[in-house]
Amino acid sequence: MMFTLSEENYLKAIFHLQTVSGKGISTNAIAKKLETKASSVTDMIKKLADKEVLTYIKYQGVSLTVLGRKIALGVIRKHRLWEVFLVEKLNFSWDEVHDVAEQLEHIKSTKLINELDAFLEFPKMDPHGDPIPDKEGKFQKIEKKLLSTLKENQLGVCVGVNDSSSEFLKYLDRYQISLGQKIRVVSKESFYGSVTILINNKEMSISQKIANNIYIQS
Amino acid sequence: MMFTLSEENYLKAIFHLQTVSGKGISTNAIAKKLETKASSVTDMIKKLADKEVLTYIKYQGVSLTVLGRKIALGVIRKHRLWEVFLVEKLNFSWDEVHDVAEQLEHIKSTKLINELDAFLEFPKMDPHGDPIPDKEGKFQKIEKKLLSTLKENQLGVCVGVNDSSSEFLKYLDRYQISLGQKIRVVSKESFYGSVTILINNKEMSISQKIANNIYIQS
DNA sequence: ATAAATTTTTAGTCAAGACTAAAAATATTT
DNA sequence: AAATATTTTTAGTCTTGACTAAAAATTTAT
Repeated sequence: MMFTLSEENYLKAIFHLQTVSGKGISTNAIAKKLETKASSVTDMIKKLADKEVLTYIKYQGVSLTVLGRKIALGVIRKHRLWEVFLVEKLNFSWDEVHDVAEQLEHIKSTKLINELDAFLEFPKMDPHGDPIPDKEGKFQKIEKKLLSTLKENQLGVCVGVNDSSSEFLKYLDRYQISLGQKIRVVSKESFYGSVTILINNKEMSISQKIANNIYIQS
Repeated sequence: MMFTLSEENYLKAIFHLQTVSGKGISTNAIAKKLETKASSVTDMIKKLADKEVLTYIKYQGVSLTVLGRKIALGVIRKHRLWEVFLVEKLNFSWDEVHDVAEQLEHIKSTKLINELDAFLEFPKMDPHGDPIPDKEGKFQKIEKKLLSTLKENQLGVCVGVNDSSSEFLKYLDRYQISLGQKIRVVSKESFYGSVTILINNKEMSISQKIANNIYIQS
């Protein structure tokens, strides 16, 4: 069974929505995520239901079948492996990878993706700190927390960012915050929420907004 | 100006036909190359003429404009760079690369392809011995000849193959013929056309058919 | 519990890119 | 030069994936 680019994008979108909400995914939610219209979504989910990658009851939204989930994870695996490749081998920065990875994730070749995986030495997470599913679609749920949730004197390693806009990444550069960087929380200002952190033995203060956009692993 | 996957494939096909025949390219020739119907070709070349990537006079075939040629060369550049990547970094063999490169050549990102070029250390030719155009579309016409055209006692280096079927490559493996392999012609059998060659100080005889499928550079 | 608002589906269109069948133009024979 | 064959184009259709507008179902509010 072969899936078109559009079909793969629907499956991926539904998978992402499903991991957040648990329940049946509404037509509107899918339309919003894919920046399309609800009527287009209805058309497509009928088609996907015929292909048995999701179950669909009129007016009650959809949920992926085991097969659908497998396909979605395959696309996500490809997306994240390509992101690693772009950042580690081709000098892309975090914010530049997304559009290109959206294209590369649809290339069809089992050998290609498994060899790429090996070439990258089987990375466990992508440059945003998200886990990369293996061949079988299994992946470890990495418990990544926001920097803002760390308590005083706790230590963590930067594993990703939430906002990956170009401005934000430049900001991080100035503060010497990058993937793998060790960060210790020195103190937290309760009212304004700003956080004083220690990086490379230098103390600095970052706003709560910034701290809410940095993922940390303990 | 943006080009679809189909449009790019037409431009590439016309470019290839043009380098062989010189003249205006016929509708039928394009149809044959792209394994489609002449009527479909007529539709598409009208569209491409509107986009000013080719000139078209009814019943007299087409020829690429400067812009059209540039776009075709861009696609070919991507195709061949990806082929190098697949063979050199991901353990693909010569015959496995084509289908995947056909997909990868349509990925849109200037940064991607230029970084890939740098990552591969600006290769001048692909695994089949075809030249890779640079950013500006310039490439050296490598004069590659068929092994069968070498005269007795002449020496050459294998730079590619014509037939890249899996069986043929296995055959070459057995004979220790690979890219970069030095080959000296010892003698030629005039009637049957078979060639006796010297590889790694070992003499062997190959049929004319085989010699017609191996490209050599002097 | 009924009215109002929202969500979802249906029905009908549209563009891209391919197709078939038939018409028109060009080439080749005789 | 006419007849035949081939090539190319036109006209009309199909599929995919999207769209608008309107109808139907479901939720929310009064």
